[in-house]
Amino acid sequence: MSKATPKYLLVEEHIKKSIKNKTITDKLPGERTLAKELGFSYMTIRKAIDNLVAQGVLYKIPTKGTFLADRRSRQRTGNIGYFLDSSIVSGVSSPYYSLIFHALEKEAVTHGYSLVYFSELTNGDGENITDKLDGVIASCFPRVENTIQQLKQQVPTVVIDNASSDKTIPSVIIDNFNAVLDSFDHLYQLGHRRIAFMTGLEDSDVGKNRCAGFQSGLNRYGLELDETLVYRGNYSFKSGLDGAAYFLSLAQPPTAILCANDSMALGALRRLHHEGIKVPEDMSILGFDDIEVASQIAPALTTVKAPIDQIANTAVCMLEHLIKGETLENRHVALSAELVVRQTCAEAPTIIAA
Amino acid sequence: MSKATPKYLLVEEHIKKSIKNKTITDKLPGERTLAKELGFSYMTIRKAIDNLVAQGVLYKIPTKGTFLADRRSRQRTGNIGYFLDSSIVSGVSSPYYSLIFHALEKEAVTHGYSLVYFSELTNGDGENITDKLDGVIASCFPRVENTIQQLKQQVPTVVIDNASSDKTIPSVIIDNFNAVLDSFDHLYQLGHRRIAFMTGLEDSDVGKNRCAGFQSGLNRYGLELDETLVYRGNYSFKSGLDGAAYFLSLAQPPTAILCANDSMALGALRRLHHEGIKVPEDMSILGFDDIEVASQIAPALTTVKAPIDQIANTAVCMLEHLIKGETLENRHVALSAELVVRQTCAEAPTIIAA
DNA sequence: CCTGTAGTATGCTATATAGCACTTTAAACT
DNA sequence: AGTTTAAAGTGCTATATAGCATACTACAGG
Repeated sequence: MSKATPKYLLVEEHIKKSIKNKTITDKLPGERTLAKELGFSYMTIRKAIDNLVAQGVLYKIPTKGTFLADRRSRQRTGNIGYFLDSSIVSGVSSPYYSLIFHALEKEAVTHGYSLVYFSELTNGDGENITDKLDGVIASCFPRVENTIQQLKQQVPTVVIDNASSDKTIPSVIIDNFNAVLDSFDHLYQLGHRRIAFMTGLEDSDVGKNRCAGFQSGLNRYGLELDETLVYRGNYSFKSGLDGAAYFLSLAQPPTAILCANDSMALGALRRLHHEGIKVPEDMSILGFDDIEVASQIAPALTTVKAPIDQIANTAVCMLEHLIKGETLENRHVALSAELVVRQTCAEAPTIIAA
Repeated sequence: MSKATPKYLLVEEHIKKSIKNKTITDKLPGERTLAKELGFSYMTIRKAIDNLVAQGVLYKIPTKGTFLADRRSRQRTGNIGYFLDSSIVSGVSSPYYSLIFHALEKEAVTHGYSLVYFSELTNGDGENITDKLDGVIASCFPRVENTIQQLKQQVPTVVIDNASSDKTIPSVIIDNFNAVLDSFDHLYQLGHRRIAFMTGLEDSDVGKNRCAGFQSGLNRYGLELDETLVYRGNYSFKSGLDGAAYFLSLAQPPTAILCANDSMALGALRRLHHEGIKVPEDMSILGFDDIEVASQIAPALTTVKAPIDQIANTAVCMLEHLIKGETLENRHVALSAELVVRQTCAEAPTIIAA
């Protein structure tokens, strides 16, 4: 418009328009050709094209020509993100997620990336965090499905913990069902028949499958589900505290409590200790995750060891494939988790009352 | 060297060298002048300079000239880094540092930054991580002073945990001395006279000052330092385990153990429990940090609460000032830490033997 | 003392030209 | 048919030149 606009800018605009109009779809005309067409000099066209290359709109192959850059060729940042919903209590400093984060970071570095932790899509300045990321690994929960959809639009995304309802998003999860089933087995083999279950939040597959594993354990041995022996917790230490108190309040308390995670198991242990119930003599406790303290407390917690390093390794490898634009053989991976027998589970005490 | 090197690259090299040699310190000669000096044409010099500008080495002011880019004018990335030495056991997933990291992240986001965790200066591809960072907060220990010097050269840096020997680097630390002194006081007031100390690593100010606080406690009450009542640990759970075993092996064991951090206190508790020593009836235990489990175990740990949020807030604010190129009023901040009295310290048991 | 003007320096845009290195294509030659 | 050679097309480097807009400086004039 104003005659002050430099010609090379006009040329840039023209090329951009041509791209939008699909007048140019793949290869640009030669620089000299363009110069004649547009009536500017070769060097002017050159400058314009050079700028667009710098902007990432075009790329050149010497002796071949100049081409449109596809969007996947956006500037590599060398960062991958780890998204963890901010509603997770204490977020990445929680005992479980700090392990996940640490493992992801180690794995990311060996693949040449840095790991950025974020729990909101935008930072304080309203900038989109994904602008700085080549890909994202997200801890998936139903309440963040929207967020994950947004992430997926912007950047290659791999989901862990839970699979997304959008099955096109690759996932790495734990085989929670069989892990809990194994735990149930362990307790049953020790002679426990009144086995209580302390659930986590049942809004996610993690929670549901751990419940299902418990139910399946009952089925396997022909036991009836006693609803009074199910306490609906929320994975927190406090709900472990409360859940144990509830179980103790029953006319016929359980002889073992299977907890959907370690924090609740720790809470239960604390409550039982407070009430003078001896673990494992009077009651057995079994956790899930194998957080750091699980092996440090007395008695050491029998629990399921989440395959943290495998999760990290698998997720980062998958993400790297996606970033490179390759396709995945297995979009959905479920890793098995092993029971770690320590000291909180013992033979069921002889039942006093009938 | 080879005649294939384009001249503009030669010019770029020459300018970069001149910068290193301090031949050029602020302003470059005019483009035309340079052209004559170097014997290349104006446009060639121009191309070289343009490239350097694009690289962020130089910047231009029309009608003024071309100048060296000071590092603070480099492209804002919106990232700040948290550096934690990889020799720290379990790194950012350790109970204490995960709290630090989480607090830093929250603080960073409110300031419009993302937080990148790293424990090596270069990633797997050999790229410098600081290229992607506007500033760094580093956990400082003597063994990483070299690393911190490198960081400081590249990017604004604030140090936490320990001050650096380089006093020009701003620091945010805890007043460990008075915190331990208060802890000692607490035990003394409860009647303890044989108070043992389980040190952390004494290579850093944190370790030294916690020791000094203990010594000062002895001095305050005219007690002699009994070297047998000092166990040199390394902050790990295991050293707590071992330290407690050592103290129990003494002919005259202490009535209280002051631990330089919570992980060791947890180890000590575990060992004492294992040996049938009741806490706090038979022996008192006092920790430092107030990690998450400290309040969850039974008996709940009496400890010093590290002012994590304040540390994060102070450090990020300082760093933001540095990034903006402002000067700091207080380069070195020491935050006080409060004793949190819970259940592991009680009155000293009546001494049986002399 | 202030003011205006001319000169100078700066970086910026723009064009024309010449040759290089490389690849592809097509023609020419065995 | 296969090989060789030539020509054309591509982007890349390099130089020379011309004029523009802006900001500063110095000097002359009021």
